[in-house]
Amino acid sequence: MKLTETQIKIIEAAEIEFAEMGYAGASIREITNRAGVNIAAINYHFGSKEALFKEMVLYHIEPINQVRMTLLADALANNDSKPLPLEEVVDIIVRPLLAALISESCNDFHFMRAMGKGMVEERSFMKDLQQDMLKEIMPKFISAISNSLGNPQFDKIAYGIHFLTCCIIGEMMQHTRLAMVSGGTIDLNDIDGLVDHLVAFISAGLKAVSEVKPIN
Amino acid sequence: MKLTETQIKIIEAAEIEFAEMGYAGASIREITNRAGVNIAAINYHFGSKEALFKEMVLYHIEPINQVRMTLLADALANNDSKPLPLEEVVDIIVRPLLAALISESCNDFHFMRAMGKGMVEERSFMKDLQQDMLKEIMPKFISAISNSLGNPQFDKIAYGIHFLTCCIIGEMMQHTRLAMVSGGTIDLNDIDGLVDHLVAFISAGLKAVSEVKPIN
DNA sequence: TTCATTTTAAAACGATCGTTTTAATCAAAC
DNA sequence: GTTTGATTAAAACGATCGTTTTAAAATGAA
Repeated sequence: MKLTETQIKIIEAAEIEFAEMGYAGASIREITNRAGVNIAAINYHFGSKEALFKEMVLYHIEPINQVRMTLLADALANNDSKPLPLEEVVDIIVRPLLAALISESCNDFHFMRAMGKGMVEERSFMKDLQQDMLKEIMPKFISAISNSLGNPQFDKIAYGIHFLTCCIIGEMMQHTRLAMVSGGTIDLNDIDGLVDHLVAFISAGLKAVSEVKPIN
Repeated sequence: MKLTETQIKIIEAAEIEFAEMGYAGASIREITNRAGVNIAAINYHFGSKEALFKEMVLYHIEPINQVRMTLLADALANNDSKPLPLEEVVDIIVRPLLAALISESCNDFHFMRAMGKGMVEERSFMKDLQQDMLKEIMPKFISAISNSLGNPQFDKIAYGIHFLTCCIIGEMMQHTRLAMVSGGTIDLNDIDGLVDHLVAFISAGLKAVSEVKPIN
């Protein structure tokens, strides 16, 4: 979907409001006031609050997913389609996402928090949106991760993907906790530092999960 | 705070509503209808919606934190106060929480989801509540983890605690994803399986983070 | 029974919600 | 200049929100 200037202006205001209030708590009036447009503009330009949220997410995520897929395809091609080191796969999942989200809005990480919060509100349209976002890339990355881990039992992959998702969504929603728990030591805009540590955490976690002994 | 029968009845109804709608999205009328009490009962018995949420959280969390502190103190005492294996510390953080939350309400994990969702909504009273919950146990467990890791640089601890928290809150909010990503293979009520894998994931992640090379 | 207190009930409070309607304004094509 | 279509503006829609008020009912002590 091609967006007009007004639509982008509204989306940028919406990011702030959704980030701070969540989807349910966000106010159409607050968004339109911030964007400097009339209350009716959201319904005129998007159709509804739901549709606005959806467009906001896709506007950011689609280019990120394109980058992810290209990087994965290139990495596999350069490796004769053999399994990649796990860290490389996880890096391709994490880095384009956080790099885009942290760099493009320098302060407060609005879209990142907005999307994270929306995703966990469990509305039915959010589930559909999540499906839309992930259906293209999910199978490719699950397959790459499974190969990198030596194709363990599928429940190990399931646990791992679940925890990996918790980490990424949690980081997006609660990025600012880093400043709190570090007493201000960690720079919230240090993408490389964040990604390096997050990739290390997730990769080691995935390997450990794949090696947990079955109980029976 | 000692709770009356009516208050507990309201709390149990509130868990369902908060779990499904989040704090902002939850309706006082829906909660009181479900509890079979009058609309005014929440303000009469608790004072406000905020106070209800607070009591709901403390009602569940305080006993869990007591168990955690006892287990940690006992483990340290049995180990001559030497550093514990990391897995043991993480297990004490995770297992009492998930065991209590999954066992006591067999279906849909209402309180778990309610608290997880509330915690990420970033209202100011939520931050105060989080402080209340954690101020007693946080320093003890951070210290134990740091010792188990051989006291690395503090920013490694900060990254680790942040990711650990993302995993635990994420698991609480999004527990049902396990059923989805596993295609129904994983039993959502299998606490031991969940905790075993989550502890392995977090512990390995923490170790890996503590070993990430500084850039400079 | 009487009285004081606690708890419930019903109704209304003011505020805000997302959306729709109606009319005015603008832009470009003819 | 006129007309057509797209966009903006202002106002109102019905609904729901958390909370408060007022009064009735229940409870227990004297």
